[in-house]
Amino acid sequence: MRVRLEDVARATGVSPKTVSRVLNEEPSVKESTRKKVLAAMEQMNYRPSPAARGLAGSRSFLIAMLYDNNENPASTYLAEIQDGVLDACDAHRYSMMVSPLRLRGHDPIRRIDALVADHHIDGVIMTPPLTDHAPLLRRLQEHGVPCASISPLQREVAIGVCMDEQQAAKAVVQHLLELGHKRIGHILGIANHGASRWRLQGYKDALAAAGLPFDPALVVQGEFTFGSGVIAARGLFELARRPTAIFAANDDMAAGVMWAANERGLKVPKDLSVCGFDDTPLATQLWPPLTTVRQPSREMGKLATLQLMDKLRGRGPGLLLQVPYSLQIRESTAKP
Amino acid sequence: MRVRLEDVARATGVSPKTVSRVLNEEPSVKESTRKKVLAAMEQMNYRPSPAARGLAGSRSFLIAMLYDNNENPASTYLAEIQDGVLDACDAHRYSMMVSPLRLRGHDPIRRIDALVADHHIDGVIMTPPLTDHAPLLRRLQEHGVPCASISPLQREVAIGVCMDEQQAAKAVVQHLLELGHKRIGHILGIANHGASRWRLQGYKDALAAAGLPFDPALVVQGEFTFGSGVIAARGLFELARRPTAIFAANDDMAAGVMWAANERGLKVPKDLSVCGFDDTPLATQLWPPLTTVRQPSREMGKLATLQLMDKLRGRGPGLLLQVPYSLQIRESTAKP
DNA sequence: GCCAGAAATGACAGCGCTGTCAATTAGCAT
DNA sequence: ATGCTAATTGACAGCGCTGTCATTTCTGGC
Repeated sequence: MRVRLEDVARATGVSPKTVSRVLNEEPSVKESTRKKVLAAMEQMNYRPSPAARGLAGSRSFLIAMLYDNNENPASTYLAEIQDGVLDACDAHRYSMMVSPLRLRGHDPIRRIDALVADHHIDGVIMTPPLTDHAPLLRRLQEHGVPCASISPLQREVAIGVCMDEQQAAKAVVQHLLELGHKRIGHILGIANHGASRWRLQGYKDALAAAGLPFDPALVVQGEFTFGSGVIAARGLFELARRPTAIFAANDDMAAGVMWAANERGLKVPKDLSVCGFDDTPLATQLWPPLTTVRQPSREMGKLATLQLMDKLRGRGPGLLLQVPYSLQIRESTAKP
Repeated sequence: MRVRLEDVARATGVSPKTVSRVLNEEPSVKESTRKKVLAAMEQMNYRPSPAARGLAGSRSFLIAMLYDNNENPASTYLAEIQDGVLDACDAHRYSMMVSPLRLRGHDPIRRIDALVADHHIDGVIMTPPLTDHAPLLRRLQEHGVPCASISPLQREVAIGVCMDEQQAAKAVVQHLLELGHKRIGHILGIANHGASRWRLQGYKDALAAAGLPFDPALVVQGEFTFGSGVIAARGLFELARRPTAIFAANDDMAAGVMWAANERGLKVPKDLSVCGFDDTPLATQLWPPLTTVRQPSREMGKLATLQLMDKLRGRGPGLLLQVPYSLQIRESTAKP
């Protein structure tokens, strides 16, 4: 009933092992036999059994997508990444497992061990902050499991995909400066995330380039959530000299800023300009629509996965690609 | 290096087959041996190989989560469901594959066939509108793959989880009526979704209960997206006798209504009351916060999966559970 | 105390592939 | 042609488990 590798072999007149070689794209197969075998596979609609391949061989054709369940409230971001990863998996007949980790509380290392021991995963895709969790990376390396990262902090060693967030953040703030703002607040993301650092640095860069002093009072801690944006904004509103514009390190917090502005009776953008980062769907759903930086999450998930697969299939070392950003200027920013 | 079933057998002094029986919770094992074996498994940290189990046996311990990629813009909803499904999988040592289908365009049946043929999936979890796609359901049945549904239209045959959406919708509209609204608009969801029907019916029920006539002009088509909510709301605003309240069939569209209200200079809730359905994170991030119906998506994903697993493990027939709704009254609704 | 039948256990093959290593064939210089 | 290395192919075992069916060990009833 099921077409097996052996059936293809018989139909082609070669040994099962040769069919296996074709299936695995091994080099030492004569071009003519390869063609014959591929044709037979196609014609017989042969589909290799992942279970058998996993059991017999060293590869499982399975990758895992890892993310941190505690620190990732922006579910739309993850969902888009996941879509991109699935796209890439489809293209190369890999399967994907989803594995939420909890850096705090549960032991992520045990999860990894289980994933490797049980499923023999071939590789992993990670999102921040896992991308920079040293014990995790070390363990993956010990297991010999290659991984691709999305927006990793360490750009020298990782493969995957990133964006020049610092430059992008600088561009956003420059946009505010060009509008004439002099006092610009910034809401930080979670401390150990690369995104927080780069976006802060871009903010500083823009001020420096404009010859404006950096005022620590204008920079408050957030944690990438809507709620933290609300709280941070309230803090900024209490300042003696209230900022005329706020650059939040992501859209969720920017939404929080706008909410807090409403709460206080401030009009955006008349009384306050707001910008965010990521261009999540939320950005265009807010009133007024949010000026932000577009980050092509889905594409990034796909590209990172493709790099991982290049490596898994021995097609190259795997690179850290850089995707371009684009500034989305909308109605939440205006002259002070 | 790897602890195998055989190792556990040797350590316990029984045959591998008996260990296998314990592993699979088969009935005919003496209690004393079961205990011994379980203790050895625990002590040796034995982890069965899914690949070997899948290859040798008829079960794969894999379930697939199916959703429609075209018609599901509310990614937070899916993400929450997915989290719940993963929770349940964890609890019973199942693995989950994610498989986006495209009802329109790509052929979903081929996807299912591939999933069954390649991975021998034991069961599937589906979200609307897949839950009511007849060809898909038929094919799954032909393959003998049990499935659990989240909010299926056909409540008689399905297993999984649902909510009394009609009653919930009625409650929302009654809330508006109690505030004193007489002209209440409704924005429909995608036509063939159960959610659209039930929510419309609840709307009608509430009007009827209050002795108000049903005015078709106040009901406009939407498609569950933010954008469709904006367009639908613009249409309602053009009416000669503009409604004083709008009940949108989900939060995304309700957000669209509020956006359109802003666009037109209408104040919510002073000039217009708005309510939605689902209580997505968006609901509390809008200004003013949205009155809506809380749907416990994550819990629903988990419960549906648990029902599926009961069936897979022969623990019962699998039920269609009903979860309670709860009305979330916030600031987007007020007296007209 | 013996036997039928049920309960519990075991022996063994084989799921569908790939790793290892041996065997064959092709390619090339002599 | 001949011998040699390199390219290509094949034989065979076995990955870690479960299905089938045979076997052993308990039961209780007489």
